[in-house]
Amino acid sequence: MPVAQNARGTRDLLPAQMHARLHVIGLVREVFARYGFEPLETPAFERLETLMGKYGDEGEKLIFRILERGEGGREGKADLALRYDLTVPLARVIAQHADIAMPFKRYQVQPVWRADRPQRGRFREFYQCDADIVGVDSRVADAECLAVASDGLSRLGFTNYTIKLNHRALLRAIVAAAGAADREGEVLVAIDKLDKIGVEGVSEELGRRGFDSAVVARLWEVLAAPADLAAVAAAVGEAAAGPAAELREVLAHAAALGARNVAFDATLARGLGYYTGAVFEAVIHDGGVGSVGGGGRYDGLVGMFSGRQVPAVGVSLGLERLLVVMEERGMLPGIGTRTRALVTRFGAELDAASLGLAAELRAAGLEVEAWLGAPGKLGKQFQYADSRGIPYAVVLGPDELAEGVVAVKTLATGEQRRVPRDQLAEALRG
RNA sequence: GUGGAUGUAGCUCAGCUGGUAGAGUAUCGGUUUGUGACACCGAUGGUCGCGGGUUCAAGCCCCGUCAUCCACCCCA
Repeated sequence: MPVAQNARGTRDLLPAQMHARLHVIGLVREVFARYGFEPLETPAFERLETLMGKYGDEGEKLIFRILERGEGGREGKADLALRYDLTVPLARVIAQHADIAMPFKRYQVQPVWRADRPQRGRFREFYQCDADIVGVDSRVADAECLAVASDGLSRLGFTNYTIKLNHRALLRAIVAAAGAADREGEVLVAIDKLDKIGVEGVSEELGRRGFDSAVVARLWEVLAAPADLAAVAAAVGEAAAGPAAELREVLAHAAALGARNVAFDATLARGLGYYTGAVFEAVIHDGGVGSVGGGGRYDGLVGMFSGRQVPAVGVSLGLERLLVVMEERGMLPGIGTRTRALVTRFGAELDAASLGLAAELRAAGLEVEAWLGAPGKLGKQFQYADSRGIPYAVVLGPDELAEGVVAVKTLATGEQRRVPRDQLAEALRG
């Protein structure tokens, strides 16, 4: 017999979790829709070549590949892969459907797969909630992404979060000013850890990687005040003027749009992969799950598929990490069931009446359940309803039937009253 | 991909220096037939993650493997 165990890094989402998830997804969708983002879904898997060469070496290693069917598969050849994020599939869609009107704003809430080693808030299958604006190279679009992310986090009940903002061109200028333009990636990976391991730690790591101490010293001169855009821009010099001006404009628009907790951070890297302009990253303070969202401008990605340069910017919220923190902090509503009432069955001879009552309530739009065990034994039926978290139980016995009423019992308090049948649906709706 | 810790009923855990498994809880049934949350009785449920090895004997020791968690790496 096979072992009944789910695959590594995956989870079964039981009803109690699903109710909480659907609630959260509903809130996020609502926020996205308020900005005019339209829904989109794409297939779980893509052609392998669609995903290759988009995420950088580290990312590419984590792509789940799908073996070819038939002979090629037996030799280990892959031609398809599970999607790694929602951005590259979007770029593919834009390149493929030339008739999509610009600007195109879409949101997408779907799972992605990464062959990572699982940890707290880190899974191999997880949902991302993306909102992207394609077809306009505007600082307002960048700012809208920050605003929608901020609105989303606020809507879920978070207040202690920060959305860090930086610019890839500014990062490049910073590294160049330090005299390490030829090893940009390594420097970025190191300074990205600044808030975690401090100046000492980053200096040590750069030293270990063989960087000259003069380079490290110049880097700290430029990053003396990493949260101060003006100071960093001034220290870098002329090369920082363009991206710094862009960031100032993004910050101004974001503030006007009501985005909260947006802060410039010169050490935010995210420089690897397809980003070309502004980059963002959202973190919950003391959440213990790393970043809960990220994004940025990727003006070259669509062009990789069609040759047609199409500017784009987007942001992604990580549903699983948000849920981990929300669960821990009691921010999720405890929805055990959506069922409003259990229709009890008094006895076999009254089944037609009871089942008919259930049908009547369902037709009225109520979520009701009929008792599926043996009829009779009302106590058992009440206990079942209460343990399921169903708020009401309705009883249709000979007396009620004769009088044209239904007994409605509130399980939590035990109180019971008789309600005329034509008022029952309204009474249960409460 | 690297290193570390853990793995006993659905859940939370006990199990002495190795002697062929237990509690609480949950589930189901009962305590006689129009009313539950308490109490009492009973039942289901484990090849001790899985596979090898050592031993007369392994849940306890050894190896491998899978999974979970932690630190890296990276990221949502």
